[in-house]
Amino acid sequence: MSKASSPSTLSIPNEIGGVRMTKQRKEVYRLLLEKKDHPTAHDIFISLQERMPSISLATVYNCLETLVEHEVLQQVNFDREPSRYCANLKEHGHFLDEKTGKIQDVAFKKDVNIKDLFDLPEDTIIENLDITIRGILPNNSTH
Amino acid sequence: MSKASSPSTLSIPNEIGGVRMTKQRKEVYRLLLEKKDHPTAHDIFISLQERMPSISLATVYNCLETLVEHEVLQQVNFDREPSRYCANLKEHGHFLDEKTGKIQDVAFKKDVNIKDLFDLPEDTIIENLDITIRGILPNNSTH
DNA sequence: AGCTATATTTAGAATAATTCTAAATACAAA
DNA sequence: TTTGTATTTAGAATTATTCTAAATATAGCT
Ligand SMILES: [Mn+2]
Ligand SMILES: [Mn+2]
Ligand SMILES: [Zn+2]
Ligand SMILES: [Zn+2]
Repeated sequence: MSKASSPSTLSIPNEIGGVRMTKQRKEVYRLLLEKKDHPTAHDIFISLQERMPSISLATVYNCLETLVEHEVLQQVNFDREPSRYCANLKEHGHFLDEKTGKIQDVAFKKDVNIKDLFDLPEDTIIENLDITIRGILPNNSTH
Repeated sequence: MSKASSPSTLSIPNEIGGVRMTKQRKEVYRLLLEKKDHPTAHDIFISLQERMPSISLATVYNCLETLVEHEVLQQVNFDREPSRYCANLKEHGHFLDEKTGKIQDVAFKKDVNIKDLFDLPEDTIIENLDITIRGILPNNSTH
């Protein structure tokens, strides 16, 4: 098992798929690498204001849109609640614990290939698969 | 295999979990039993105006909310698009064909118990599971 | 280094789906 | 019939997000 570099150490590239990683984009991305609790655009805006008092909410939205387009972030939606964002690019679902309101990533069990489980015609191309779960974790479960 | 009664024949109960099935609620429900293409509240509003010129959009929203609360309908969300509604109560996912824009139900393969495939603590209670897929169906596939 | 074209950020206005409000209507029970 | 409650209705309000247009930053030149 290789040791992952911590987000503060991790160097974020200066370019990504042809677009510049600006100060603002880097800060948005860095925050999402650090905070794995799936913040909303507004949450991110509030957090970043400490380090970048001049950043605007429109910029946070712009950065998130760009980073999602370039597939370094995922947008996560629970019903019609404000969108949340996630820097985990592994295939995973999202679990909302109704007791705590906290959202966490959910991996699939070993050897499960989720895309093979749907009754779809052969040669169907799956571009994107979103799985969201609402439920209640057992007590004292930090996962 | 038993013959299912057609929606126009099917009698819709006059009460459901303590609330009255009013004219408006019945029409909304009837439409969703007939049209399995997952219409939005606005789609439903436009369709129903022919049979019920006096119905309001607020009422369509109110009816949908009530019917979802009482679990005779499901609300279906693709990212941040307007919510869609579905009268299919079997456990199923939703597939959006990016070529046609059409949404269809997707069943799971035989013997797949989707809730068992997530890496969650034992005794986690799953209240609700939403699965949405975007992709492209092979040509000439009506499913 | 300055110059210039383009990309990005920003504040604030606009949009659009949904929810809310309060008055009118329908209905069930007495 | 009367009366209390549920429901519908039109229109206003809300809110997450997108759009607009002006200001700023940056990369690639000279
Ligand atoms: Mn749902
Ligand atoms: Mn998505
Ligand atoms: Zn995630
Ligand atoms: Zn469905």
